[in-house]
Amino acid sequence: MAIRSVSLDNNPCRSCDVRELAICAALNGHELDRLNAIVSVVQIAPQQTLFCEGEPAHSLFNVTRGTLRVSKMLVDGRRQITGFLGPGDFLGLAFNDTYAYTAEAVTATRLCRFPRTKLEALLEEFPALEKRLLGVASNELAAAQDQMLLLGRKSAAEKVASFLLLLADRAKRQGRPANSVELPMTRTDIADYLGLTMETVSRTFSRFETEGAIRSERAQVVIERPEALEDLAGR
Amino acid sequence: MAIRSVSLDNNPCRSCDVRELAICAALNGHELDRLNAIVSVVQIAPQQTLFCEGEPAHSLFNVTRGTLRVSKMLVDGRRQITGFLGPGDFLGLAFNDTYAYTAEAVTATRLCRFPRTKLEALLEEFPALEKRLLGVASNELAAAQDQMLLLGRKSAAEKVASFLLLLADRAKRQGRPANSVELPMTRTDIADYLGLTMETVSRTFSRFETEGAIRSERAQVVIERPEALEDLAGR
DNA sequence: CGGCCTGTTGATCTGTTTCAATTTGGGTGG
DNA sequence: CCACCCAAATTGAAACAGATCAACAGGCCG
Repeated sequence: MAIRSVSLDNNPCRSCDVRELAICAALNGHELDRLNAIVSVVQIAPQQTLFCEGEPAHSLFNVTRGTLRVSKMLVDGRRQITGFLGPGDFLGLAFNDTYAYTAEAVTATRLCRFPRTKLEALLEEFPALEKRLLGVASNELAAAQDQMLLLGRKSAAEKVASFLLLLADRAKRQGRPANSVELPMTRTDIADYLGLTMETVSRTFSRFETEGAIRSERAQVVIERPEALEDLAGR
Repeated sequence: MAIRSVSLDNNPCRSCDVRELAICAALNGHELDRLNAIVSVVQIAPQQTLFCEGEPAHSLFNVTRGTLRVSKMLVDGRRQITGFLGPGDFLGLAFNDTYAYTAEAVTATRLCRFPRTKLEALLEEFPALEKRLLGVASNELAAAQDQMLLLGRKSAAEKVASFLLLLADRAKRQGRPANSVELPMTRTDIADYLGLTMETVSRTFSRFETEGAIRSERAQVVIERPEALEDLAGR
């Protein structure tokens, strides 16, 4: 088993890097101790599965490090990636008894795991936490609607441009330079996120590069002319 | 102004048709009175707008009768319908200060309106209501992910088949025959929901009819061979 | 009765996919 | 440390699903 739990001796939540981004921001010091009491840290290696669509949803998670992909599949193997998650993102918000999607690591990933029943008990006690969760869900819903617009109505170039700008926004929100974005995922992952093929994604990157809109190096893209991408992305 | 409010004399919530479907199911009799105190009934005619994307989100709604469409647009007019809402569905769950989408009536529609600030105050008092809202959001999120899979990875025939089966499921959940579904929306609406053109939707309906999978009459479709659609829909 | 909006059907066109051949680059073992 | 290997990415050519353009039919309302 590649998933291993690490026990916590003190309360690392208090000094957590992503505390302000995560649901934990809803709690004060004492409450945070209570949360810490039910949490365990999980680490998974690239390409490994955190959980699968259809599995009983015993845990909820908070990403603290690395990148995950969340996806759904058709029986014949066609795949749709519904999101890439990074530090601060919450995961597992399917209040049925089974996960509605699969979650896999893109890079080495570290997460906080909350047993569902125990987290639900804490929700009763701390309404602020429940409110925060509702906020998270609302934001995800808004993002999902943007993605539907992208999948249903944008051209390949518009999709790729929107994707790059989304990553740039995230980088900025995490206090990193917004003109240089990391691309830890493969072209196939990007294609499955945008409803395209790998080849179309690759061609579009090449086109953007020859047009001077981006400069592509290894697992990183430098956005040279954001305005060119913004025109395409349609906003 | 086409939107008119109707004042309530007693507490019609108690005898509401959709009470068990809506968020109101989370409340008991006394609590329901409190909810009733902040609610107003709104009626809108076909094709009229309930609210627009970007407008300040002062109200939340619950549909009690009719069908709405919820959509987003690109600057050049391309449109993506992210959902059709019917009796019992909740609307306006964008906990930012502005609506993330436009809501318009497909048929004559009646809704309960909750002023946002007042509903939020009630949420503080009745945690069950907040829990219910989180459940609603989770369900919508799961539906949104299904729709992303459809938009990104399904063929035209698969999309139309999935759509018909979705409507059949809804009809069944509302206690109506599952083999005969109402289609109050236009072909263009369906196309904008499925990420297709009107023409492709029309051709696909025709094909299903010549194949004997459906029988199409006016604003209604009879599903003759659900298994044929299920094969296509991929589940 | 006539006009208009919605839907259907046909013909053609095009963006994206599919299939296929190279190229690149990072990791590994000799 | 270098050469090799394999997965990922790139690029080209051909095929195709769905879009676009266009003509026409039907139903509804004024």
